[in-house]
Amino acid sequence: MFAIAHMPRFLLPILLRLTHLSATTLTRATHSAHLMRPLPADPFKNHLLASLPTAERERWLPALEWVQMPLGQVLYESGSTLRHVYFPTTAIVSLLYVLESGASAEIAVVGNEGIVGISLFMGGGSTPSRGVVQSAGEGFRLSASMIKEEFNRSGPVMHLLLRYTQALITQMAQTAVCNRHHSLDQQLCRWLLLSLDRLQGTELVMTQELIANMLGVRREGVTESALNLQRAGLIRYSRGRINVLDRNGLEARTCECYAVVKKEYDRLLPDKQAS
Amino acid sequence: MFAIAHMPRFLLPILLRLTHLSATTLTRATHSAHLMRPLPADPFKNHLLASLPTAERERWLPALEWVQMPLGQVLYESGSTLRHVYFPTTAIVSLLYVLESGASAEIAVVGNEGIVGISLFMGGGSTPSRGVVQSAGEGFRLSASMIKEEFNRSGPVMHLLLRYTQALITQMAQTAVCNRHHSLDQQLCRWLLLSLDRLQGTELVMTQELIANMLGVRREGVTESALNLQRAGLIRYSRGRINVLDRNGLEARTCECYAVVKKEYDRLLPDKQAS
DNA sequence: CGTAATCTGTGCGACAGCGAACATTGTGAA
DNA sequence: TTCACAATGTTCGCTGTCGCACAGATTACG
Repeated sequence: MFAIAHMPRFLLPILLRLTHLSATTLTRATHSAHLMRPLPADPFKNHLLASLPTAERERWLPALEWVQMPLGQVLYESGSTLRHVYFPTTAIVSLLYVLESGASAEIAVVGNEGIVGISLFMGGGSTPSRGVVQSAGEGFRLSASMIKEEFNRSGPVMHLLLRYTQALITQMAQTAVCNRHHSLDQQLCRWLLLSLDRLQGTELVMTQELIANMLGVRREGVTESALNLQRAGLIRYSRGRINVLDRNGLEARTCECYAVVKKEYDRLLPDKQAS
Repeated sequence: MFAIAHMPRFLLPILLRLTHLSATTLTRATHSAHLMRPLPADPFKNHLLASLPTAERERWLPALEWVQMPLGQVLYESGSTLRHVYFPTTAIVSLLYVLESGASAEIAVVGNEGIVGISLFMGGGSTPSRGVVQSAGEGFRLSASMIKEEFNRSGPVMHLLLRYTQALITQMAQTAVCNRHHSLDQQLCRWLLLSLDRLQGTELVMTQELIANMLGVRREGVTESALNLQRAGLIRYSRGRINVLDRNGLEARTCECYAVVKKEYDRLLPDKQAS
């Protein structure tokens, strides 16, 4: 195994792509990539699936395929045609843009509130971005043909997916502004909060190196900011495990971007939508 | 009139909002804000309108309202409910995010290739962004109720609009990454090229101050970068008029972001779509 | 035609984040 | 138990952008 830690920083994202995070700590959590079984988990932990009207529920359930989503798994590659859409239940997926130089930046994050692969029903079939599992977990997937078919019924499913897409757009736009104007400290808080919202519990399994890749900054910068947060008593971490001790503190320290995005999600995708 | 030039920078966007750019040079081009007449211009200069199948064309033409779009006009405000969608023909519209601090950043630009107000058919009816006319010109607008109705026919119009939205998403995402990783010089090139693509001719009417607001940087920074470009013989400018002398030179100097976005627009919205 | 305002250029000091090199500390696997 | 390596901590010089102050240059308008 080569020494990832000592490679020039710009090469790392390429590595991640080729090896699908084959570093030892990652494969540990991985074993077989897509282990499929008939619904051993609850699809309704995904908010979109939970919001489906009864009729679509009946139709969808047999078609939904349960999948494990190990850390580092690439759900789709820049420019590639998608074969499925994914509904995470316990996993979190990052939508990453990777530049020619190898530098990258996260443009949005999708968890149990959403769906990965909107380009399938939006029409393109692909995007210049990459979808990577940022936090291991589970989810369900649906074939490309079926999601298109369901979308084109032009019923409640379509409007639900469009509202979700609108919320995703907000997140992307806010990320753009945040990248421009806010400090790394603030952005780290925002990122932690976004992740926290999509998880159960208060522990994130995530090294600073990976966070740096998501945010598109140096690992050392994340170390610095994380130290600040730890000194302030907001988080505690060690070797890839981050415990959030004071969520309110994080919210106080982050920029407005977090609240704006959250509010927009709540507005567009109210909790009690299911019949 | 107060001295805009000497106000703290962060106040400027607020000013722009309140006064709709009432500075003297702007009102010059303005007179009555929406001067409407029955189609004195060609709606098919807008690519989306030009792509409409014959049937929708017939339905839409009587409903399309010709409007002048003066520099600085605010088409929609953050959070406000839209009453129309706009199809620019010769105008260019910036989608801006404005932060609480007053700082702002452009997240996308819409010209004769697109439509302003996607949240109307996407479902929200509003977004946290603001739509401002960045380059004066003309366009057409359609009432909120009509665009929703047409969208909900679930025919070619819907798919056209969705593909456009997908392209817009790409632009926003690329902007986010560009904000993170590329130099102001490169971003200025990108911005000039994006504007150029949406105009006829090679002259932009745009002060460095306004460009700075769009890019979310200091005016002095734009001065510096513009000087570089001028010294390199790529542009020539004076007092709000920028002449592009060497378009290829700009393309050589900009980051990949421009090409990625353009390619995606071409892919999703091919020129010859109309029947 | 002269004056006021706009637009552009320039020169500071300050600072956040970068790139690189290296030290330190846990931790899993042999 | 040991040891290799992953994860984190620390330093240093560098660059790009910021914030501010102010000086020309050019144009609009009375």
